[in-house]
Amino acid sequence: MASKDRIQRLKDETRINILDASLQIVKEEGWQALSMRKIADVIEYTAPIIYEYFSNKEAILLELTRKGFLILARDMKAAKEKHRLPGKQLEAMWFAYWNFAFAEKELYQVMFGVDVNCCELGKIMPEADVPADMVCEVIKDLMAPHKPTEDEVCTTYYTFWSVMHGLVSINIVRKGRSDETNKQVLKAAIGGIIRSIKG
Amino acid sequence: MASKDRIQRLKDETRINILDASLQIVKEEGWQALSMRKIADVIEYTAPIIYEYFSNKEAILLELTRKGFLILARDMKAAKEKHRLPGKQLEAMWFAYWNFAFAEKELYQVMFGVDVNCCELGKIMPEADVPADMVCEVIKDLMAPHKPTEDEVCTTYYTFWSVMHGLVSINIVRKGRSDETNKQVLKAAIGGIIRSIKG
DNA sequence: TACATTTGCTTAACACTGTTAAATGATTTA
DNA sequence: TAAATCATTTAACAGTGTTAAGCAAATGTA
Repeated sequence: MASKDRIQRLKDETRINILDASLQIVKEEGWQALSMRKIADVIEYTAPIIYEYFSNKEAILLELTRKGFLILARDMKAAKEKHRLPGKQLEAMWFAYWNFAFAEKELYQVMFGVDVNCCELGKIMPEADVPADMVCEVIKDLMAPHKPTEDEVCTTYYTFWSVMHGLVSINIVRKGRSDETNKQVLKAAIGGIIRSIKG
Repeated sequence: MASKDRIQRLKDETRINILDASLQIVKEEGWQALSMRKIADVIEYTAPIIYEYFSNKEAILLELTRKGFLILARDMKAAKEKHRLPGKQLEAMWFAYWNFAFAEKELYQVMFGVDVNCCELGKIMPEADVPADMVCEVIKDLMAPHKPTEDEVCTTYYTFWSVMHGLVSINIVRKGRSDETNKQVLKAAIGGIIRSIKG
């Protein structure tokens, strides 16, 4: 019967509706506000229905994660194909990555587990600024010959911290590589930035 | 009366017990397993008691965050004082940061919001590996003159990704700097790594 | 057409979560 | 001894993810 097809089509549609509704809620209220009952509200069903399409909440997040990776791959591929030289390709691909992260902020968050914490932590907790301030002072010393502006010091700190936080994150979230590789990457990254300051 | 002091001392102790219990639970079962009732269980009280010491759960996390920043600041200060040259100081401080992140993994997580997601995502979701694989291929092209090993390509990707993820994270979590600064840092970081590959 | 079965969906419930208000019982104060 | 304060618990509310039971309409079968 052809009605089987129609029913299947409807089922496929509600599956997509569930994913769309989830993303919509997250965009409006953030990840922590996403609940099964809220999703059900949006798609105009009751909560248990969702379990006919996804085995649990985690499965929904996983599907959105997949969706994110597909978009990211598409964007990076397109960026690559605009250039011939590998150096240019690489740069373009990472710019695509950067743009994706902010164009699809919510997907990036579920893909890489970035918490949306309180911003401006230092405002309510001065201790939180101490380590950064300490590093900035040393950077100022190091850059002294160049007479850096406050902003240049900040930018350098920012680059440093990004590398460090990135390395730490990937090692905590997906504890992959050996300690040897880590030390190597770490030393290379720090050395590289320091050299770029001096040079 | 001196008994006032004794009682105050006991109260102070319970406050510390709450924090210790929280950290203990997190170390054993992870952040998502931390609940008020579980904390109460460990300190051998019932849940509402905790609200005499902390206004809510968030306040406990905030106190642990503060604790983390104090330890991090102490460690980085000690590392700095072992050297005279700013370059060496900087390196030592970031190594201290690195060591802190893993010695006090749980504190680092609550400080910087690193989600403890499923590891080995690519195993259960092949799509998740596509972007990384794409980049690795270009890196291989770029490094072709050096005839890199699989591991060297991987390490380079790893460094790239760390910078990117670090930059993105700080911009999502604490959306601070201007787009201009971001583009600047981004271009410098990518350019720097590419140059270090070629050189 | 009449009965049986499957399907789609809801209601109800369980075991949790953070949090608050009320009740209890012991200790201190007058 | 009576009153008042304090420490602590029990009970409850509203929310969470998830499962089981029930109902009612659509479908298959005789």
